[in-house]
Amino acid sequence: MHSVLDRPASAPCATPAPAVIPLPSPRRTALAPLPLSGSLADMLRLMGLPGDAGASPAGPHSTVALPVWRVHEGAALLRQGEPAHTLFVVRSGSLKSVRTKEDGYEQVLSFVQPGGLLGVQALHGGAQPVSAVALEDSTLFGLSAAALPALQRQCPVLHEALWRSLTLELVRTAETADMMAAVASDVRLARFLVWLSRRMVEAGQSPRQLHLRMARRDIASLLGVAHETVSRSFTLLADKGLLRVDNREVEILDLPALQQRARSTRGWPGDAAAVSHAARHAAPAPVPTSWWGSLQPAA
Amino acid sequence: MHSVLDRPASAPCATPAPAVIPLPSPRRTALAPLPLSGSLADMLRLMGLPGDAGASPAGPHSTVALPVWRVHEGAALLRQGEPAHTLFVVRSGSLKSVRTKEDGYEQVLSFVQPGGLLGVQALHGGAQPVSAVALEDSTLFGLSAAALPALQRQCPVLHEALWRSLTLELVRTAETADMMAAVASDVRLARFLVWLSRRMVEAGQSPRQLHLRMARRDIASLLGVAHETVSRSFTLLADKGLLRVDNREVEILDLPALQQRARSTRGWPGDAAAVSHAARHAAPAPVPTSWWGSLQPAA
DNA sequence: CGATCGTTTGACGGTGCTCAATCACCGTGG
DNA sequence: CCACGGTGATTGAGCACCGTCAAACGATCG
Repeated sequence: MHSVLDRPASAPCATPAPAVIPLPSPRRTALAPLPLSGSLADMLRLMGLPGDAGASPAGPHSTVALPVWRVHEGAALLRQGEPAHTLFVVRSGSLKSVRTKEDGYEQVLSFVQPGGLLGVQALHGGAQPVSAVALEDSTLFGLSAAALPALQRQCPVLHEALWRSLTLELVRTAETADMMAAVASDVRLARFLVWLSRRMVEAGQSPRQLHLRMARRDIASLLGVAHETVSRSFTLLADKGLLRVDNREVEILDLPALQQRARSTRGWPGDAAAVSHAARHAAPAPVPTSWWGSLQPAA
Repeated sequence: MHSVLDRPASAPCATPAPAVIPLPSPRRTALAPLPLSGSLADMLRLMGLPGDAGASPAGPHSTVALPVWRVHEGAALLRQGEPAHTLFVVRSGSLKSVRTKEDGYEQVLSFVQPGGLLGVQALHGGAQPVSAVALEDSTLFGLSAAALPALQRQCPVLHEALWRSLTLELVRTAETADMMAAVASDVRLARFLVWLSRRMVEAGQSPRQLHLRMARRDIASLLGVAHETVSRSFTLLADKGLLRVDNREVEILDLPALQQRARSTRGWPGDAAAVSHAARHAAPAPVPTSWWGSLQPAA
């Protein structure tokens, strides 16, 4: 199985690529397909099987083997501008998805953890819109775009899982926007930490003990603030007794309070959009189950 | 034309819901299924057909009829928290996707234009993570989640198109992040306008004449600034001769200069992630293309 | 033990948020 | 017809927050 895909001539990512974007010489690409493979069933489990999938647990597909890739810390799995031909599902570790501007500024778009998708662009070809860099040594399942259609026909469960993951990814997008949208810098950080905490419980670990895999700069970029500000916000939250911070080791001491802080927004309800004047005065709803002033009562 | 769809009697946001959930009294919903239907082929064209689809242009599926929905300006197509059962493709008009916080603050996540997807959550059930409000009278194709699997099997081209749109949506996410990430407020606005301009050419219209469909507050929310700041940024760009602004009528006078302004980032390349100290000093590159320190050369 | 990089803290200045007033633009009703 | 209230857009004044610059400390690794 693995023998087939060992060293596919040149590393998929290493292909110098007729760069559309001036991406620089990758000095040493620490990316390699492992002489390992994982089962499809393992991957589906990571992706969170659709509910009805339990009905066919030991289908013939569960024994299908998939190539497993490894990236070392700091290495790029995907490079912005290079052609996309493989869809990845994170198996272990974590990566950051970054976008490089023309002037070299790097915007971190998201942190991706086990079960997360990378390289979705492969699904309909074209150049990678973003780069992906490993925050730690990580492994990923690789699904060749060319082989994908056949695989999906052959195994409907995979199709379901991919579909689900894709939409889930879209939903998570909103979370990222939430973090960047907060005004006060400590609120942004609080949201980030709450987000991380949630991901911890999803992974079956303690929601209070956080092991930050990324640098302050990365967090700063994601949140849209200066990295010094991230530091200051850390100490501020620590001073308030919500956290205990030791470099990249963070312990959440008061999760409810942290969540409370994360919830706070600058503006008034009226500041955002579409809140009608009448609603501001009349609506008593404490949990503003959305309503919108509906127009066009008559035509 | 409008005569056909005036007063569609009762609300349809309610229709599809055969008493599944107690709808929070939609006072008057200006949302209705049209007594019209569009062809599947029309929708696929809007979504940007996959390249290989041209091979089967006049397949049997091109005659399939789809229900068309209409939302009036200010009305909610989707409501955060309600069950998702329909996937929408914008046919005409435009909508905003918003997220309502517990305290009533509304975060605008994106503006959706013809060809765009709404209600993707319907693909795997659950509650709507976001609301969608029409910025103007709009029409949409509606794809029932229940019927979707069969439809896709029956018509592979639709499957392709959906897949493509989904990943495209994911890519556009990055654009939104870019806009919110810029530091200087006028840069954010410049990016937003450039983004809008690009969408105009995609729609086959002039890239310079912009008809803003959204309020300043909506823009402000999307960009993560106060709405007064949006106003100030508008006048600032106008004073510099890049724009001519008259309320929601914007004319781009100097597109290159606007793009230039949109490109500028606050910090120096060194501020973001992964740019090493050495790069700050040694790299003469005006376009300091990124690289990543690769670790773990050998395994 | 000395490099290098990441993190923290300080001081200062500027940007943008808050509060508030003004103007323009509706649709309604006197 | 023009007041009238309601809303959106623009502009101003004041001040807090945060970005910039700078330095010190800490960690990791050769």
